Amino acid sequence: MTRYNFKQSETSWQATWRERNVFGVAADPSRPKYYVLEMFPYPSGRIHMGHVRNYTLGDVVARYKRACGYNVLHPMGWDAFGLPAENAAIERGTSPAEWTYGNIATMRRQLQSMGLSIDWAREIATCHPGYYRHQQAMFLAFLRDGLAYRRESWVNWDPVDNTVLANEQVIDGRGWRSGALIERRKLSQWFLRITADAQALLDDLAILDRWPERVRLMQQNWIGRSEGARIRFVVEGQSEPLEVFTTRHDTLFGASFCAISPNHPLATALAADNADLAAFIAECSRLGTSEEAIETAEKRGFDTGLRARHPFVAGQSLPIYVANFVLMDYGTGAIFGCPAHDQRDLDFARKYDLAVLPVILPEGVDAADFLAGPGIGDEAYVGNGTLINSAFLDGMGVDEAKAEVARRLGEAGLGEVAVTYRLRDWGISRQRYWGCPIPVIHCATCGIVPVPEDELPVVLPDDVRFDTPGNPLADHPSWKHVACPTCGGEARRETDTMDTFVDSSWYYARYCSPRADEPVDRGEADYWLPVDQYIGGIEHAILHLLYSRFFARAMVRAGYLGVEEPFSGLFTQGMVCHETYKDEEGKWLFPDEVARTANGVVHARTGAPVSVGRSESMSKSKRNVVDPEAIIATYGADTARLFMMSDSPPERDLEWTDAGVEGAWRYVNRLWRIIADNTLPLAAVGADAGSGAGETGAALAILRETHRTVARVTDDLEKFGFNRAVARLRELTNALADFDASDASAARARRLSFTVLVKLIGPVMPHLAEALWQKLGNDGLLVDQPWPVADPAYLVDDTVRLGVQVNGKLRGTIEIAAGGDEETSRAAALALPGVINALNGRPPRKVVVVPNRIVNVVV
RNA sequence: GCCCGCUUGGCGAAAUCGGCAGACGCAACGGACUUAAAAUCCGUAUCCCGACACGGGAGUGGGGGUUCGAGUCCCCCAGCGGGCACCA
Repeated sequence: MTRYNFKQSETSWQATWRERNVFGVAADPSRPKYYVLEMFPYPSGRIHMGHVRNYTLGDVVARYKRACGYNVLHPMGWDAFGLPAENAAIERGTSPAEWTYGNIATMRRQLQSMGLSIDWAREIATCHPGYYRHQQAMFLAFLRDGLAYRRESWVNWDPVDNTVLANEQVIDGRGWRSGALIERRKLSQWFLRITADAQALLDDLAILDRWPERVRLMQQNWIGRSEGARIRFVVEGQSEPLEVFTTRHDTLFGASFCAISPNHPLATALAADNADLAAFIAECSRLGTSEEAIETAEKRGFDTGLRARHPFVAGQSLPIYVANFVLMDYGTGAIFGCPAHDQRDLDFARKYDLAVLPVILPEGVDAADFLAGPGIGDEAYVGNGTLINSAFLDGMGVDEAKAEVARRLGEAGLGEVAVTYRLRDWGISRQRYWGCPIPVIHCATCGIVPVPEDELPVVLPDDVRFDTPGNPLADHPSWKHVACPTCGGEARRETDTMDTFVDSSWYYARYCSPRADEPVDRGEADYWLPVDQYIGGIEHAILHLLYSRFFARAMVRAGYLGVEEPFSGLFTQGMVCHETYKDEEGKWLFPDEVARTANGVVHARTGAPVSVGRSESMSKSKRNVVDPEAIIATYGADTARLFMMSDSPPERDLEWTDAGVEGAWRYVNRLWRIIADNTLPLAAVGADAGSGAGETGAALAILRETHRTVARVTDDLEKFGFNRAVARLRELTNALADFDASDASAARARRLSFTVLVKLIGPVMPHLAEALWQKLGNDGLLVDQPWPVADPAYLVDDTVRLGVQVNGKLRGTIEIAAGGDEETSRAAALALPGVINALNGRPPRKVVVVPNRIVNVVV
């Protein structure tokens, strides 16, 4: 008995694939293409189990499609810009570039040890000038097209670290690192006009039929189209009208107040000489912005004393409040409130004692009863109905009333129908060093001047310091000083760099022609794009995927690409989880610090008791991590890959267990023993060709099992049912282990079944498959073999076994000839002892016979 | 609070179109092999009643419904997980 030497095997097959450049691909219009892409990793240091799962999934798809005859593009690269590199520089004094490229080298080696079918010649790193120079060129194209622009916007400013913070870096109003109170500050920033494509991005979700429904829904909600009306209220004593957006203009006669955002220009203006209002606004800006916090938070307002004239009721005016629940970024930053028909408005009205006038009569309620009743209590009526208390709208339905209001507002020049989106323009400015420099120059006389194309890339300087707070680029002594390309005068480079989501918004296109002198080679991109199967985590459901969809559109406009939807298929995988452990002091423990003994779970070294927590997504902070490199060193890549594909459906979370890995390891060795150590008769290579026919008994049974397995595994792989496919493979393996017939037809059947099984495991366990392919005496590489095809002749059985029910309850089974008539089934079913027993002398009222499925006797 | 998802043996799960619930694996138990252990192989395994066998009953989070037949479809409820934008 020989033991499978995975170390030697995996190293040598990887070397063979590399030497023969098996996975190097080129565009070939004569062949169908298939582009498999997993979300590229951030080079954080070492790969984690989430990567192993993600890249195994993609590799199985890539290898399977390759075997099916597709010209498969399967590239890899690095999302290499970002804050962690700067944090490492601050904490350890290493330069971001050094740290990043070091991490890339480690992670590339680790990924290569997994045996992935990647064309490494196409590797890219977004921090390389060869990549970001093209990003700069595209930025300039977008600037010309009016898609990139500059405006002021509010940011969280940390006055100690001298830097802008993300929302998640602001904890209880203080900076995460400095602990300083955060200020809201207005900064001039660069934006990409994604809102121009809001409708297209929404509409085209419909054609992404190979995306998870859930992701499409999330994007739809994020874009958030709402149809309504803009209404301009005349403000008494002011020249400027107050413009309001509403979706319920039908309830205009029920309006009892207007409210504006604390950030509304009118609020800012009024606060200038109203200290109380200024204090209220300051308080609002300290309030959390999460929906959950707000929902439970008290609705508060500040009466400005200003009054807005009702557009249709002469002499009536509405108080204008500054309110903590009105957002500046949505609509016009101002609303009118109709308390009877909006819960939030009702809460507000009750608090400030404002009128609550119902203007919608609920469906099916008598008008007289309703008006005589208690009116609106603590619950607003938000449903459909008939307009009341609304002058010329009375008697109309909601939609009709909306149309009428819009028409009359239009006539009076006080408003019109409007559509707004929740989606906001994409702010790409970052006051950071380790990112793609924005290629513009600020000149006192010429304004914003693009860096001339022939001067690209604007390269990041190497000699920056991280020992002082603030943006190292802005603090660099010489980098930003430059002559204006237009007038030659003294000018200053833009020191903002781009959001790293920009880097990842077009990398899929760059892979098509990774060394081209332009961002993308159109010929290559037109052949390879779109990505046929994109695979990654659900955490990127909105931002990354939406930005990429927008970016592709922008690139199409600028002539770089021909496809607007970059990913025709998307799969979102679940997380890798592990139990959590804590010692007696409540400190997290690594799994390998924990031992299971007769006394329960204890600390491996000290023997002290350990409390076991629930399984959670692997994270460094909770220490419930298992290092892929250690697993691959102990069990090999094929075992790790098999475990990733077994048991759990890929879209669900996967529970990492040592026992599960051991199980996968046992299967790898069992396969090796059954095939490589086989001593039973085995026909010569090639002797299994052609449809045999005439087999009987065990040989026929095993051939049927084999062909059925081919059909089912193929179907499972097409549908991402990898756990099912693995179960099918194990079933065939079990059948082959029991198959001990030794005549000539058994020898042929064995040859065919072994060959097929080895081909079927290829995508999941590529090294073992190559080793077994060779062991079976075949020439060439398994990776070059076509995917097996099931012979339909073996997929049909002579007989079928039917369940027989009495009143829906199983009482026995019958075996009848396939395609037999109903009468035979009925007679056989009624003759079953179990059925006779259950009938207990009663005559059957009805017998339902579903051919090849079931017989149900009804009494 | 709103939106989305999930809930099947001790555990991960399968059941693809409404048709024999629990395939496949993990853990467990019994046996073979071994001086012994590991590895391997064979077997048992949803629960309850039944000494065994034969058999019977219950069973897919809970309650109701549609159907000859429901894990699957419909309604209500509960629990768990995730997301969140005060969206006018």
